[in-house]
Amino acid sequence: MEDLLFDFISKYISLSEDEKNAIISLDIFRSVKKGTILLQEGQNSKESYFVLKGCIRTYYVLDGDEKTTAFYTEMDALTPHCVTSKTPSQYYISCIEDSILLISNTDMEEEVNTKFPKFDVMCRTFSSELLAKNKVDFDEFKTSSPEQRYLNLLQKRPDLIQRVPQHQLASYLGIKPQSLSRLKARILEKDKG
Amino acid sequence: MEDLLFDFISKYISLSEDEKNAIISLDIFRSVKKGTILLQEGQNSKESYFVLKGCIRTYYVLDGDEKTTAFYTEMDALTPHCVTSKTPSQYYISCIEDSILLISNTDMEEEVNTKFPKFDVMCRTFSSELLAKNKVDFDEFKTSSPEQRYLNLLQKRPDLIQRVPQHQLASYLGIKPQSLSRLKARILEKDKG
DNA sequence: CTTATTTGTTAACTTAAGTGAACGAATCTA
DNA sequence: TAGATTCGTTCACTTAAGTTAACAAATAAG
Repeated sequence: MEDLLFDFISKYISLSEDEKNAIISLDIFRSVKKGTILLQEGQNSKESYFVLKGCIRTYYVLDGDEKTTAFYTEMDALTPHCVTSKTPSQYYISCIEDSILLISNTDMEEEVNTKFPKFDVMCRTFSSELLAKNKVDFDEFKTSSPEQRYLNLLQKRPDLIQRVPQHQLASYLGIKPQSLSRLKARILEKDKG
Repeated sequence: MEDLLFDFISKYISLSEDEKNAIISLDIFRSVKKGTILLQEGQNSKESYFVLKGCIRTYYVLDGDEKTTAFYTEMDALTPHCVTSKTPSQYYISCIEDSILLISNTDMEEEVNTKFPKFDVMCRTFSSELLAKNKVDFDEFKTSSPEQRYLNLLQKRPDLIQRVPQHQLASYLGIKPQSLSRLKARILEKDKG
C-alpha cells in the first residue's frame, strides 16, 4: 500500500530509502470502514486526508438534508477548510466505501516539512496544482447545464457513477435525485431515437 | 499605490525597507485601460496578476458566446490555469475597468523566491488559502439556486453588482441575462408584497 | 451631433428542474 | 429471516430557467 503513495510522490520529487522509511515510521496509514464519519459540522480539526484506496465525500446539512459537494477517490487529497481557517467545520466528511487513507495532522506536517524541505516544495506545487484544477472544475460547472454536467462526469469519472449512491451524485451535480433519474431517462431516449 | 501591496503583504510576512525596494525595482506595476485583453484563448502565458485597483474578468467563448466565470477586484490574485499547466489557455482575461495591476511572470517569481525565501512561504500560504476559499465558493454555488446566488452576492460583493455589466454578471451566476432581469424583478416584488 | 452598436428589460412560449407522493427493490438490523 | 428503513424511479403538478423577439436606454463610433 505504501507503494501507491511513493509512486504518487515520485511524480513531484524523488525520495531516498531513508526518507521513505521516515514517512512509513510516521504511522499515518489508516483503514477506515464504510460509514465512518471523519469530520463533523462544528468540529475543529487539524487532519488532512489522502485517499490511497476507497472513497470519501464532503457534505453539508442544510435545512435538514444533505448536500454532497465532493467525492475524493484514489490519489485525491483533501485538507478541510476548517484546518486552514482554524474555524469550526461547516461540513461533514464521511467514508462511503471501506478505505485506506493517509491521515496527517498540521503539527506533524510542520515537523516533516522542517526535516525534509523538499516535502514543503512538493506540497506547494501540489497545492497550486489543486487550486488550478479546482478552478477549472468550477468553471465547467458554471458554464454547463445539469445534463451536460452528468455527461461530462460520465466522461471524466465514469467510476463515480457506479460506486456512488445516486442521491449523493444528484446533489453533487447540483440537482435533486428525481431530476437525475429523469435526466438519465432523457439521455437514454435520445440514444435510442 | 505600492502601499496597497505592502499593506496586503504585511498580513502574511513583514518586509524590511531593502526588501520593499527590491520589489519596487522589479517594476511590475502596470496601468491597464478598460477593454484591454490580457490573455487570449490558445495563448501560452507565464503572467500572473494581482489587482491593486480596478477589475478584471475571466471568460470562455463557447458556441460563440461569452461565459464569464470570475471577477477579480482589489487585492485579488489570479494565476491563469495555463501558467501552471503550461498548456494553451482555454479562456480569456480582460480588463473591465481602468485598472492598476501587478503583473509578474514565472521566471521572475522564481528569482525573487530564491532571493527572499520568506516570499516563497508567503506564496504557499496564500495559495492554500485561495484553494480553501475557492472550494467554499464552489460549495456555495453548488448548494444554492440562481436566486440564492444573487442574494448571496448582494451580501458578499455588493460592489460587483454595481460595477459589472449585467449580462456578464448573469453568466457568472450560471444563468442567462433575461433570467437575471426576471429574478431581480421577482425579488423586488417579494420585498414589496 | 448623429448613427450604430451594445446593453438591459419585458413578454410569450418552451423546456427542464423542484415538489410531493407512490411504489417496488435493495439494504440494513434486530 | 422478517420487518424496517433507505434508495431509485416514475408520475402529476408547480415553478423557474431557456429561447426568441421586441424595444428603449446607454454607449461607442464616425
